[in-house]
Amino acid sequence: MSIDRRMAVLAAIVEDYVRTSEPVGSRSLLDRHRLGVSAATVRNDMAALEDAGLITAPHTSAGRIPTDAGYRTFVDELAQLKPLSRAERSAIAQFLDGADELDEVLDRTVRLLATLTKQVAVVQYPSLTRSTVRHVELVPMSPTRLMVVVIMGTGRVEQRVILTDTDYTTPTGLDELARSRTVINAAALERRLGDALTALRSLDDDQHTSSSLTSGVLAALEDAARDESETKVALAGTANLARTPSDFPLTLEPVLDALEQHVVLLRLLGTHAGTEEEGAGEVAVRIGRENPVTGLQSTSIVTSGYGVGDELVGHVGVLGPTRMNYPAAISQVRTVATYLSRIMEG
Amino acid sequence: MSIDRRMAVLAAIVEDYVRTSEPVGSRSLLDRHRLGVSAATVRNDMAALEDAGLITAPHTSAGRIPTDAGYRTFVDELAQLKPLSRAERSAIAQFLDGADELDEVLDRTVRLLATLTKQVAVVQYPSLTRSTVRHVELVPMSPTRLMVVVIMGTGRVEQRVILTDTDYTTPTGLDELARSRTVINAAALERRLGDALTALRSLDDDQHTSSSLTSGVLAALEDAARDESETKVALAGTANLARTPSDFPLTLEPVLDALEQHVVLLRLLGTHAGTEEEGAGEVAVRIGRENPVTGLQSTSIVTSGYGVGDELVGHVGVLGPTRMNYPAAISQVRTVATYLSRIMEG
DNA sequence: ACTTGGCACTCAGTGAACGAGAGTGCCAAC
DNA sequence: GTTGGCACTCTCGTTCACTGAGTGCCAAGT
Repeated sequence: MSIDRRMAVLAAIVEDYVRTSEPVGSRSLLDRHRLGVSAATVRNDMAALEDAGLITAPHTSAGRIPTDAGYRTFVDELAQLKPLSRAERSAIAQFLDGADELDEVLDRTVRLLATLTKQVAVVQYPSLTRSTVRHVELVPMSPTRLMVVVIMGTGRVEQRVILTDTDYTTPTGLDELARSRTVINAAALERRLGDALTALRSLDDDQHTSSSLTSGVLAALEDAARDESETKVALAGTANLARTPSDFPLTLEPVLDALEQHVVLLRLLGTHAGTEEEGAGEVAVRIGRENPVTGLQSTSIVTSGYGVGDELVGHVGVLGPTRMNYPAAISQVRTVATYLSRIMEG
Repeated sequence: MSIDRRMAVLAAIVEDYVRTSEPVGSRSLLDRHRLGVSAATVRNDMAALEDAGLITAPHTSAGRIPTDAGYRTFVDELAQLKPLSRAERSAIAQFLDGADELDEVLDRTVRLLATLTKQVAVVQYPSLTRSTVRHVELVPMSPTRLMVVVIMGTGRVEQRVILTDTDYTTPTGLDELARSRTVINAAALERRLGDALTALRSLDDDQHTSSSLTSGVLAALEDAARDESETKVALAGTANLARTPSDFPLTLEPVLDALEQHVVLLRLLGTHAGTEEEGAGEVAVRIGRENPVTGLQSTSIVTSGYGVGDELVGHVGVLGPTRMNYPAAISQVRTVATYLSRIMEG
């Protein structure tokens, strides 16, 4: 009983099941894959695979379907990802070019990834702490409220409203505002948000430069940085969930629910940070119950980081049923992440 | 055959069907509503209602369900909307207070409305052209790219990137930028975006003040104003769609699709602008096929405008199956719209 | 020591037959 | 205009038998 063939059988089962979404039996498997052995042999292998916990039978007399562990070993050891066709690559490049607005870039990215994979696509907005501050602007909204607008190097714009004692809408107030603006910008400009924060803190400690304003702005920026975990995400392709062959539409509600909880999504995208593979363009796959989020335990997530230079600033990924075309999804996510990184450089 | 009773029968059918989502027959109707007549009489009335096209029978021997037209006359003439309980009102107020960020206000609004109605809730970001410009900021992103940031009175922030010949990252460039900023702000400040645009145009025509910069900024703002039709929307409660009693989950895909096409959503929210009822806090209801969007023809939409003072700046609404609790939805949408308007004032 | 053909067995899915129940339409009487 | 009654029509759920795909295992073959 060669172990190679047993793995070949597993691979065949996964592929067939992904394509047909129906349990695959020994005979129908032989129809498609020339394994050079008889059905009985395949049955023996299947029994072994089942003992190993890699496949399972929905009921006595149906075919087998892969378990989460089965998909896992398929992804880790068997899948050979076919690179995208030249046509696909150029389509990606063409589609993502011609957008210079950050919002538009990310919007196009998710839409593209969603249609490419026919799954739900998610992209995380570039992290604040790791990108540089380009400009800080202070705008009085009302006598008591002041809006702090931070513009980051990645093009991301973040705003916070703070309450003030002073009325900055008056001429003298505007003057003071202008002074503070220069001081603050001098301290923060071209630094990473994290570094800018420490600079501002020392500024605020200093008697000369401190004011209710600097501490307010500092608080606003700290708040923005702390909300890292709540960074925005862009999302597309939810309709693809409903199209899946009436497979698990019963459990569709919790999935939609999770997709709306952006915090949850971010945890999904980000969690693999910290595990072994990470950084440049490595793709992480989380399958079924490996997934920490309840309600998404019959879905898989394929993610990759993207970033400028060697700095990781965010993640992209797709989410779909565990019965997913992993080789294709992995290639597609990786490629899109690469292009996204490239665009963020420009 | 009193026409009042016929209408009472219609109302009873609508109410029962909304509650049970099952066709309602003459007998089971009598169980719940004391109409003081016999089943046979009700049957006669039903036959008349069916002739009038207000109800229909799914098949020969099932009860009746309302048609779109049936819901319409129910909403227009029969429904008496029960005002919200004091508890509900105070819950709304409490939930919406404590958010000063525009994003957060709208986010809370949709979430609230979604849980309240158990439907999908949508809110349109406040219109640009109708609100006032609070500040225009110019930030160089790279030697050739300049970001124009517009901050509106409603707290909305809009950004556009423009390409420039001049390199504004140099000291002299920054100087020139500062000058232009003052000029532009002087022209635009505290005006409606529409008015600000005309002011800027005349500025750009004038030889003295014109520059490649002003025309670039002008173009960016015009672009922002033109994209009015593409204004952002906030969305919540999609999971509620999947929870509906396995009624039309077959057609769920096009609905999810439409929800992702924000342009489509805006058309839905906005279209009733222009019809008779409009303005202040009037609620519009669009039922089933009255709906212009294909794919949403078995859903109903309940919308209301909201605004500051007597200015209408956006719409808010819910979307759900035609079998919807209209009286409740209408009250809830109206109330939320009112509170939203109030908050935008502050 | 594997592999293979054969055989008995299991079980989901399908379709026919059938009764029950809900509901309708119509009619004659009130 | 209302009502009770009655015949009729469907859908739905159940039962039953049958088919077909698939399995497990064993004894024979290489």
